[in-house]
Amino acid sequence: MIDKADSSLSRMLSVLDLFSDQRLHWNAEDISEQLDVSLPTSYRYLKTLSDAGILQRGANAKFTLGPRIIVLDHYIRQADPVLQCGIPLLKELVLQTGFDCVVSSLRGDQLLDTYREFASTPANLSYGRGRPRPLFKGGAPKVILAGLPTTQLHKLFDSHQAEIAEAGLPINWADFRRYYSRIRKSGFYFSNGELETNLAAIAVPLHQGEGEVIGALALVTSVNRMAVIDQSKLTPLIQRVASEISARLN
Amino acid sequence: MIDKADSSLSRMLSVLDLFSDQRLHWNAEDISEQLDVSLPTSYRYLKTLSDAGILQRGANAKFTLGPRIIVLDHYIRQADPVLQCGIPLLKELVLQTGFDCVVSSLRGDQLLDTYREFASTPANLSYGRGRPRPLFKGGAPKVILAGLPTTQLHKLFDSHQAEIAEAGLPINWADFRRYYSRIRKSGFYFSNGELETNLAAIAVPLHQGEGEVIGALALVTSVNRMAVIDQSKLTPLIQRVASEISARLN
DNA sequence: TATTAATTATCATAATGGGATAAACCACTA
DNA sequence: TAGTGGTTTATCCCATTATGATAATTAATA
Repeated sequence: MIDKADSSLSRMLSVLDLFSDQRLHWNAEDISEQLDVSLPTSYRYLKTLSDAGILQRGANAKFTLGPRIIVLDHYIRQADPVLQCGIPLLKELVLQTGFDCVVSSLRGDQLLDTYREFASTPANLSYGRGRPRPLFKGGAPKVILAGLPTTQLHKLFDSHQAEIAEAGLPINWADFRRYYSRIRKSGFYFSNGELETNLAAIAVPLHQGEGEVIGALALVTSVNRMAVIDQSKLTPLIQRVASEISARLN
Repeated sequence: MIDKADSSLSRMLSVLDLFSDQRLHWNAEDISEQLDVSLPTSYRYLKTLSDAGILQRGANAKFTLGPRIIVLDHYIRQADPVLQCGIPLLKELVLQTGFDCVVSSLRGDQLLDTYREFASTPANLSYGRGRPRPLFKGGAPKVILAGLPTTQLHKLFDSHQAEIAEAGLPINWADFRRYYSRIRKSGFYFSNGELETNLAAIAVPLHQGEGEVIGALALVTSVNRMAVIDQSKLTPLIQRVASEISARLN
């Protein structure tokens, strides 16, 4: 049961919490149980959300995520400066390297991939845009956090103690900060089996002009294929693309 | 000003109506004006929506669409059977023809593109997944509507009189129905400058197995390039892909 | 057409969302 | 470090309305 709702408004929105890649179809009765509201209220929520296009009625009295989601994501993509100007560069990079190229960014305190250029047609769609990521594991989050203003990094540090410990990162602020400071200075992060045991990646930050970090670019491949790569040759390739994208962001 | 809100819940959701590809950044004050609510209420809405990840705080006290949108869209994509099994076939079709290939589907009464395989790197991102489409113009909507059960088609007919007239379609039910019936029988629809004056497309329906229509597949190119194409050769190509996808949906 | 399930309407009441005001916060700057 | 502007949240009471129980309606199916 979900009960972090402190108001009608957030309670209605918590309907969305039920939907996941595990389960995309819910009926009114299940929702009323999960949210601990009456059946009419459950229907009211579903109607309101469906009218807004956030949900949609499906077959067998089930409700599922609605078209509004898709349209809104389209807006976000259209407005994303990195996607606007970076995709051709990423395609080129993929051709050069044969590795997948992933764009990630920190939105709120959610880190997720916003684009993936596949080297070959993927077997499934679990990767790609919209895939959520842990904040403290893997190349992309590390170079992104490394580029944050100290204030913001400190906030994340305070609010994610458990995850930080679990990721094996320093649990005192000074060391934690130093850890990321080192990454920032080196300008890239090489991750080997950190997020998934058989995947390796090299990640670099994406800057807005000369300023703040707005995301990360990563080349991803298997640990095995990465093992035979001369990283001193690979790193400049991706760094050049990153700085080229930054330049195009005017 | 927007005022179709009949409850707190829908009023809060109507905040989303403000966001479009034209404008993705709103501050609390503008929203309070647009929705005709007090400033604290505006902040309440924004806080609730932001906590749910549907919105996110941005720079300069602006709010924008949040990461939750992207993640939810990811769920939808992952669960979409056409995308699951169809993408390799679409890539192949694009290689064969040199035309863009577009997947569209009807969700609720919103028709939109859910995937586009580009023949070449596009100049902008206005096309592609999430692009909304008129219901009565262009190839994709026509083959989709043509495949709907009569009941559903009648509902659309009743609720979209104005659009139907504006699109130049029959405004009486019998003729309207006959119009789509003819399209269904022919199995494809050729659109020439119907949606955009310089674009032509050939669209075929996508069926769930042998049953209901779940979307459309279209090959899109310029009117000029289409003019020199032998349609009797092109049509079987896309039809074969459509039926192959249907077959894979078991 | 009959039967069941799904969805909406009704209505009284408790709950809470709303506005006005004040307080707190935050990022800058001097 | 303190001050200043704008931004955001608390507080409060009142009016609005969201809610649950029940009934009525609609849709789906046989």
